[in-house]
Amino acid sequence: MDWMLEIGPILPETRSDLGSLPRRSLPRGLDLFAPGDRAQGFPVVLSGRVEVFLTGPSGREILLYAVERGQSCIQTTLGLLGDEPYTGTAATISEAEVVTIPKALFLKLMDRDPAFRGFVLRSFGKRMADLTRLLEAVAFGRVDARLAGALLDLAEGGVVLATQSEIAARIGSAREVVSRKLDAFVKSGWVVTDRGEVHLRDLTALRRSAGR
Amino acid sequence: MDWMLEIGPILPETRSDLGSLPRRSLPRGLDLFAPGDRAQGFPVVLSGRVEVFLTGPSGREILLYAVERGQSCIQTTLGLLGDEPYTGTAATISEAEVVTIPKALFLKLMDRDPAFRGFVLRSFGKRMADLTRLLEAVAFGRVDARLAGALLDLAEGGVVLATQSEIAARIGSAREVVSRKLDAFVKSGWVVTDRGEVHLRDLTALRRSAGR
DNA sequence: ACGACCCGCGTGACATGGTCACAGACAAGA
DNA sequence: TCTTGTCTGTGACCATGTCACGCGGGTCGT
Repeated sequence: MDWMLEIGPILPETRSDLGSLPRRSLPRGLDLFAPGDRAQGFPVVLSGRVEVFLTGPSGREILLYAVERGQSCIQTTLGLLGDEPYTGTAATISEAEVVTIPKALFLKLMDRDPAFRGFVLRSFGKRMADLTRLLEAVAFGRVDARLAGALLDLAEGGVVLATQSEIAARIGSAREVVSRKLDAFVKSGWVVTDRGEVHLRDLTALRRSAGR
Repeated sequence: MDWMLEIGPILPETRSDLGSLPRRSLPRGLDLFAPGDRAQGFPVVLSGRVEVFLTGPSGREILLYAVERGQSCIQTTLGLLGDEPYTGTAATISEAEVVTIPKALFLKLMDRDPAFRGFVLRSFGKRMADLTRLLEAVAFGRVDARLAGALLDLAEGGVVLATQSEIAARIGSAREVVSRKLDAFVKSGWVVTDRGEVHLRDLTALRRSAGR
């Protein structure tokens, strides 16, 4: 269970530096960062899942991306390097363990360890690609597709445990719209709904609607 | 006229490596990259302006960001580090000079020169922040605000020289919508329009509409 | 058990924005 | 002048977001 393997073939010094950092255990549902916060370091998720949301003036939200084992919440790091303020909200959606690499150590590792550098750059690249894909879906795609995709992503054993509000936040839409689209999915026989849950009945149709 | 100053206090070796690279002069209106292209190197714009657009399936476009003197088209670089394919279209909108740092040299400089690393990371950070802002505007904002912002950005001496189609592409909307919104702006006395040009008459109102 | 309350959900009415179809106005050439 | 292509305006329709409201099922205190 060595999370550092996710980084790559790091130097022994890097390994020992990282090994001495404290691991923080976080409960589910904790807000890690709020808009305007200043990053104190470079956070890496060891276990569990952290989701980063963008919130609009009207209160509507949209999921930017999720951070899982061995990944870093890159956005937080923008504040370490430039002076971009933090614009999203990060929250644990399961119990999670996190290590925060302090700014000084982060910069030292960036100087010293090519594998660590590669890890950071790959993280940046992955997030940039995620954001671009999301932008494309929001700017040019239909709600149907995003909804179907979210259902597929959220399903565990063919069942999604989430309220319509939660689903709406995830896809950047409004609860009422989710209600109507879900109703259409039900009428098509693709899903069955109940209070707080959606049972998927036609994965093929959902995948087609999601465009994958 | 030393573009390397924009990078920061780079090492003498870096300076000489970069100085020996050929500068390419590009005419206005050239497509530098198309979706699916593989990046051959890390491009830096020395003069002029390069704009990166995202194109949707329906043909609608949206401006992701612009690259100007001393900045890098970071997105192209994702392909250098990970294996993300290129998703946007980059085009020169003025005459431009560009230097492309070959992959091997790029990696060498990343290893060797802290100032160069800082430059690359800041570029990433800036683009991430740009993309996040854009996503917020598209997901939660109104077309009015994006249109007003685009007019302010495009204006030179109080006049915007662009067709409605071009403006629409810039803000990720449709030409017809731009036509109607511009009409509303005219009726409000904020602008005066003519074929291919928009004359700004009330900057205060436009700034307020743009939210800045 | 009863009632007050919150929460998740459904729904109608309306405003905004994207799509389609089409027509008129203007500019550059043959 | 005539032709052709580009830019623009507009009506109709659909998709989506917003607002307002009601319904029903839980929970909690009395």
